[in-house]
Amino acid sequence: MSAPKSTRAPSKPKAPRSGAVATPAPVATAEPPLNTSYLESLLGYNARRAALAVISVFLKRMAPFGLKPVEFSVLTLIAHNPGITSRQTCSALDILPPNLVGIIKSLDQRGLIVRKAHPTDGRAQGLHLSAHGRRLQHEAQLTATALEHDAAHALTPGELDKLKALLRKVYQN
Amino acid sequence: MSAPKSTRAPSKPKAPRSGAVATPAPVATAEPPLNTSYLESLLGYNARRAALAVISVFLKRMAPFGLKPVEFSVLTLIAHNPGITSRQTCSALDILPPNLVGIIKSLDQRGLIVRKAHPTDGRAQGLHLSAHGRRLQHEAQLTATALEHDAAHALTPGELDKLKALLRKVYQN
DNA sequence: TATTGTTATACTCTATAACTATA
DNA sequence: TATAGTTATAGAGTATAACAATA
Repeated sequence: MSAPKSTRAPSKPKAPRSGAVATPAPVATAEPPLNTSYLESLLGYNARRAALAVISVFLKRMAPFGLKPVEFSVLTLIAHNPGITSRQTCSALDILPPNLVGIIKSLDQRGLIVRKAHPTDGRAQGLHLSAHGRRLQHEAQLTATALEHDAAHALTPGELDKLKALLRKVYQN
Repeated sequence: MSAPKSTRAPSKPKAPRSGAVATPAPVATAEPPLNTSYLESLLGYNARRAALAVISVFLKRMAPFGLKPVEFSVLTLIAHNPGITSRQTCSALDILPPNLVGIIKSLDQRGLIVRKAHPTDGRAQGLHLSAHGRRLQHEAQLTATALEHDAAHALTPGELDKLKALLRKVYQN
């Protein structure tokens, strides 16, 4: 689905008529309220809309670090698993190998990661963070953690935890 | 993120050694278990993975109808709101107008919808389902509803309802 | 002047096939 | 023969600018 993100429709509030102090019923000023109730009863629809909303916040807050969601995921996975291979990264994040190549190349060229020869497998290469990458990942992780409560401001901490647990049950196993 | 979907890695079970009846510890047969705990603590990561998992099931089950998620959403929105305009559809589903054009054109060419002149606005056109579109949408909606419990088989009905309510709180308002 | 529907277009994301070098 | 990393490329999804017709 498409999300206009930053460019939001202003949805003109349309000022109340002259003398009317309190307009009891908006009559039918602009739009007949669309019926979206069935779509909103579907898990897929809700999951997609929610994911896009959260990712939209993520993109804004992570822009200063120059990290998009997948780049942050890769960097964080390497941070927590030094020496991880590209294949393992692909499996863990559900990325196809050809699509990871460009991401790894970019992170390498930015000096955030270093590729070392794998100790036992000559075909593979272990991925590690550079000192710079370590600093950036640390800051980005703090931001990602803080961003949570921003993106889910309508939820209590307990609801947020419950939501994440339920989401994991959907895609794990 | 990318999801290999149908083409899953077999992740070789690697048969136990010859005479060993019960191997107590798998020693270190294949992979050192990756640490993904931090990523799994993030709402955005979980929402994205869950959404992709559900959409993957949706794609398979809806393939017989030739409907992708957005096409189903548009068709369903028109079914529940006869005479809706393209603009209203874009707003409701967060689709950009230029991207809806091709979807509407495709549904029209397949004979699923008809475009009628708008009663009051000469620029707009009301969208309606054809008889064929009505039948297809009805069957597709039944499938979409049934698919829910398939995609969320790890959840109880109560958990599924709770999950959808929490997701709506994330993206609405 | 603003809005609806549209074209053209660019950029990103996702997916498949095939190559190389190692195992 | 199979696997890790890679290249090339095709296809889908998403985004902006600009236009004609109408309000």
